[in-house]
Amino acid sequence: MAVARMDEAELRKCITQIQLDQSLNDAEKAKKRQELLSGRWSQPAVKDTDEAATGSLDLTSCPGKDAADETTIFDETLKCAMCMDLCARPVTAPCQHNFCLGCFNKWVAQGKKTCPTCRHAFPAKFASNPRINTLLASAIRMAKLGQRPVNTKIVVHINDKDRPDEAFTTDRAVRSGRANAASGRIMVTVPGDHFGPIPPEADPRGTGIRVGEFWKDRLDCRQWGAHFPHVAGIAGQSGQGAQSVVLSGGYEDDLDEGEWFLYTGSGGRDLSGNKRVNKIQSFDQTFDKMNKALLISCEKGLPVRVVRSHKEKRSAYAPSEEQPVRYDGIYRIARAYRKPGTQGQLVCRYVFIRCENEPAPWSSEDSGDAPWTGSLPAAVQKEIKEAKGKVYEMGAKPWDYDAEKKEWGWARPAPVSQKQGGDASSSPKKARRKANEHERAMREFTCTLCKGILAQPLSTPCGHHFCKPCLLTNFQGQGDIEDRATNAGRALRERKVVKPCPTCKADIAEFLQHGQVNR
DNA sequence: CTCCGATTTACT
DNA sequence: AGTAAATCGGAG
Repeated sequence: MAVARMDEAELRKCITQIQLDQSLNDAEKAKKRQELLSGRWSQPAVKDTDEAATGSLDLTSCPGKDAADETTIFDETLKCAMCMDLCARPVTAPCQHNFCLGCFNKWVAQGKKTCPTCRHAFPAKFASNPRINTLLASAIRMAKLGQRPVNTKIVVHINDKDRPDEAFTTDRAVRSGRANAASGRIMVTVPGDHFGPIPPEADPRGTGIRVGEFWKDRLDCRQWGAHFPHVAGIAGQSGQGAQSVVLSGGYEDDLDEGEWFLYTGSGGRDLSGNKRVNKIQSFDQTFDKMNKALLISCEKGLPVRVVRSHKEKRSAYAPSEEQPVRYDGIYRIARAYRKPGTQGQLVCRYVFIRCENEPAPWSSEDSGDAPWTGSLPAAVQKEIKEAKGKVYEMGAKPWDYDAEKKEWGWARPAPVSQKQGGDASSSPKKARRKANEHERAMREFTCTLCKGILAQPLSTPCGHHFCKPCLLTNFQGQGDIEDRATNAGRALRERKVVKPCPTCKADIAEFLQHGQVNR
């Protein structure tokens, strides 16, 4: 079962918080708020009544909008003790004090190791790898929205009965209490090669996959269509492009700055002996397979869905363990190139830049991404100098920013799917089998020359089927023997005309002379 | 914590 | 048909 969406959970907490605030005294309020902001808040004791489960929440009528309540939520706990401003990309220290990620990193870089508020020492692990408190970021966003004097209406959907059943077909799945890998139903109706966001109309809940939605593992993520492969980090086809990637921290020199990151291609690693750990880069990566797919997405300026896993250990933008696999929105690939990796072999590198309408889970702003202006980040420029060979740049941009609407979207039509769409009512296996059967039947009974149903079917010795009239028309005007006597004025022996099968090019001249209609 | 077998899918 | 894939969970 999928974990409830982050924004739902957050909203419920915020709503509950605001409701509680009205019945609490100041000391209790402060305590509750601290719990909320530190991310240790236990499940609110709100009943899942139908109205609470699926309904709309009008924030204009929310108490958070009142001036008195604004002061309670915009108090110093939301402010960074280093810059005294509202936290941007907030991190929460184990001592429960909050800072901007940038301020905190500067503080640590200056060699300071204690909290400016309470003087407690920061644990080394936290100092070296702070992780953004997305709950607090969301609370700040919500507070800002509540402050806004417009009729912002947010639809809240919590409907557990819509969640998929888990499927168990192997002993292992039963033993572990987990669905087999990828055996769960695909809940969305998009095909595997769908580019761009998962829209509301493809989602049985009617919401679409929203930024901040999270799942307990890759299998659940797959069921909701954000990223289909259950192990692989890149979803794509070498002929079409890549639809999605997962950031999981598998590559040492990957760099994650939230709105942009550097991603490494796949392959070139020694996987012999079932080594899934201690993988070593043993040969150069090339722009083929999935790496080619990413390159196409770069060159075509296609949107790529990005999913972050909590296993991404070195990134402040990785989700917490409570949100193991999180959807972070749409990115495009600004550059693609190869450069020497940590072990010397060439690796394919991609510069991802966010282009999403919804605010990032780590953002304290309530808006999505502005179009990227100016130059690439310094770290990217530095790395591109080490690039070997061609540096590919983002080309045509079917997914682009509409300056009038002030939002990202399809400026030109999305690529057409080459696959059968997901089917919310049947298993992917069944759907595929059905698709394959259909495809095979179509091949059996369709003439590739006229694209229609076979009329007077002829089956060639090489096993291909055509309408008799189509095939005869195809070789019209060609005799069976080529008279080459006039060729260049020299006397040449006559030669049998080769008549290649339109499908496989095998010579079917002999067959055409004595062809029979296939009943 | 590390190691490792089981597992399933989709690409080629 | 072969096999790579940025996983998962159990064992030590």
